[in-house]
Amino acid sequence: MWLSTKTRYGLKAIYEIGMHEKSPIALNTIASKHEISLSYLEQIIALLKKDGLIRSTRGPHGGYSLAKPPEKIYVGDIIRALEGSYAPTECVEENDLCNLRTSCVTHYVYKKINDSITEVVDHMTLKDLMDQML
Amino acid sequence: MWLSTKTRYGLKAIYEIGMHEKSPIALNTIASKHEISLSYLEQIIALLKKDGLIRSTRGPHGGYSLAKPPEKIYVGDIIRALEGSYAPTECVEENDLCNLRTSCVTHYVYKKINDSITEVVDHMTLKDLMDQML
DNA sequence: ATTAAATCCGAGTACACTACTGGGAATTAG
DNA sequence: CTAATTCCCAGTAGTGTACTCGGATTTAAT
Repeated sequence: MWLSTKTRYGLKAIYEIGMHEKSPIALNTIASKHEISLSYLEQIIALLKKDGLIRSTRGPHGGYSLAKPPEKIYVGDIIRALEGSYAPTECVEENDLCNLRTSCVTHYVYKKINDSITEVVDHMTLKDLMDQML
Repeated sequence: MWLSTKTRYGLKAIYEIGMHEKSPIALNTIASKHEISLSYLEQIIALLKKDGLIRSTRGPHGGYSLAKPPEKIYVGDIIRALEGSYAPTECVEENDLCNLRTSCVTHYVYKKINDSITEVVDHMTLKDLMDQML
């Protein structure tokens, strides 16, 4: 289990925000629905806001809403905002020097894994999740 | 970076074992080549042995060799032996109850990720790594 | 203006897990 | 017998995750 609660809670949260289309949704609602502490959820949601995926309205009847249409929000962006990176090893991290070297056999494995994850998450949007039948 | 040193060192180690085809290779050799402590490497290698990927010869001139031909050793088996599991979340772990439910939207994401990793690692053998040109 | 609902912000903390170190026993080739 | 090697078990420092807590700021409604 290498995805943290940040990502797991955060993904559920942005999904809820997307589904609550008409008006901003308060964190309280999401927190109690998913039994997450409000304080913790605040910290998580801040990561999504920092990366420009959601925007906030303060004061009563405030809350959060999507910053762009759900078909333009990629699951990859969400995970990167929340988790930071999903690279299996440091050596396939974006700005790692090892990327330039081909001398390491195992690097090949990690790169393939990383690429396949990227393929999945960068071709899946929040809208895809919202459109899913349950 | 969600693959532990166990997996990273262990993968390098089994690669070395594979490349040293003629006779068993001593851990000492691998440990000093890759600057890993012998004690730690012993613990890692034990995981590979437990899962029947390598076998050992004790005493002088002893060491480790592959338990089967490298084209029958899948990278997936190696990683599972070392890491335990590469599932992004508990809910896509093999024996998790959530597998049966379809009620969770985010589950869909995790399953896709997990499947794509499986696709990569279960179609790559140790031989593929050994055959790679450097 | 006051109140209350909400976001925003920063500090602190318990626990689990990773990445080791160390000591010593068992096996076996020469 | 000796030395090289695997095997086995116990401990431990440090890191990171998953939170809790307290309070400041903004703003709609009365």
